[in-house]
Amino acid sequence: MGRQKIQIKKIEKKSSLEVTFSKRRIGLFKKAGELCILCSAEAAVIVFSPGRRAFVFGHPSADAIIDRFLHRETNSRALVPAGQVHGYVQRQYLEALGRLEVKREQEETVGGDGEEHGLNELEQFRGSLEKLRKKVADRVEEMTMIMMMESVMVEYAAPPQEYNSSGVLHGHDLAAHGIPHGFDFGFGFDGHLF
Amino acid sequence: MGRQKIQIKKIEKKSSLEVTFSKRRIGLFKKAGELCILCSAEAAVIVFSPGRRAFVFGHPSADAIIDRFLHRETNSRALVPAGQVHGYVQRQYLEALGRLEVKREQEETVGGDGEEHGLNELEQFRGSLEKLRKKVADRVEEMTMIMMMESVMVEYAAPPQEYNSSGVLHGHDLAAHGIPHGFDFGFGFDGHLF
DNA sequence: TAGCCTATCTATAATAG
DNA sequence: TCTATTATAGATAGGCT
Repeated sequence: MGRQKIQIKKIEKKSSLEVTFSKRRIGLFKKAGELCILCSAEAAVIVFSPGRRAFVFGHPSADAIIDRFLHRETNSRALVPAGQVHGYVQRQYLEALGRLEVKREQEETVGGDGEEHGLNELEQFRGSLEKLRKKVADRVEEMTMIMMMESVMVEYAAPPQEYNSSGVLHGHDLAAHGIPHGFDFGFGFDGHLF
Repeated sequence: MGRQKIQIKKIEKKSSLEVTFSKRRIGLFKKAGELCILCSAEAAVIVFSPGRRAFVFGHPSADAIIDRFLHRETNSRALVPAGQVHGYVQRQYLEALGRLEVKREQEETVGGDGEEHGLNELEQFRGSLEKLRKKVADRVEEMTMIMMMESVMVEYAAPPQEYNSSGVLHGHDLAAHGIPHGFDFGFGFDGHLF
């Protein structure tokens, strides 16, 4: 699947490792998204980069998936409360999203004709988005994560179970889940990112 | 990556959906495993089939990854539940992505040009971005949404923080969660995993 | 500065209908 | 299983902190 066949073992060359991580991470999330759409499945993917940054994909929200997983919730869907998103902002977002998709389509099919100025504007904006994203990423915890231990691939036989009928997910709390954890990381926004 | 090009939208034929789900789920786990090995990354993947079954991949253990992820949320002081907003927007994005695929397909078969329409859309898009950029001033959730517009990948933020100096992470036993499980090695890595 | 991530192009290995 | 389509290795460049 590339210029050359590779062995599945740790990439030693650092630069190659970083590039490969970035590309494969994108590929993995894309696959997860496609699986969700094609099969009406729900999935969450959490990846910690070698640089210790966290990347997450979830459909619907990673939180909903994880919560359901931890609760063995099988009979009800944990929907993301629409009220979580401010109405106006949401509307703006959806409108822009639609246009963004239209734009992407044009970029791919038309190419740069008499739209040079427009493309530049778009690129500039996308560049600023990337900066913002990096800003957020910068807040990722500094902890050093341990060695690769044992890989586990398990199919869980999900037993039917009741679930909070409100459909609203509460903040995740390890103690509440009864999950043992031997370390304390301290993830989270501090409320003053920007 | 198959005999026929397919559009990313829900598969209606039940039998096809099941086969596709099974194959793609395996493929997704395999990709996740390869990413971990190749890049010394750590990842967890949780998938709920349309039939409500849960499939999980984790390296090192899904539990370790999930713990890490959840802890971020537990300590979150964000004004808006970041994860849920991400999830919501992400879902919107995926749905839009699905529609886009359908649209592309339609345009390919019809062969319309829509150049005038395109320029108009571009202008609207730029206007929308301007509005959003102004609104983005100090709202974390807005930025999150805008960031999400750019990609399905979310990079979660977390402040630098100390953690247990033991530096040793113990794999969390699934049994400790009271989670029943059976092993599913739908694929392998030449006899030994890692 | 060094570290980490992303973008893009081409040839080709891997995959999915 | 077969093979057309897709994902990605490799190379290189660039960006931000």
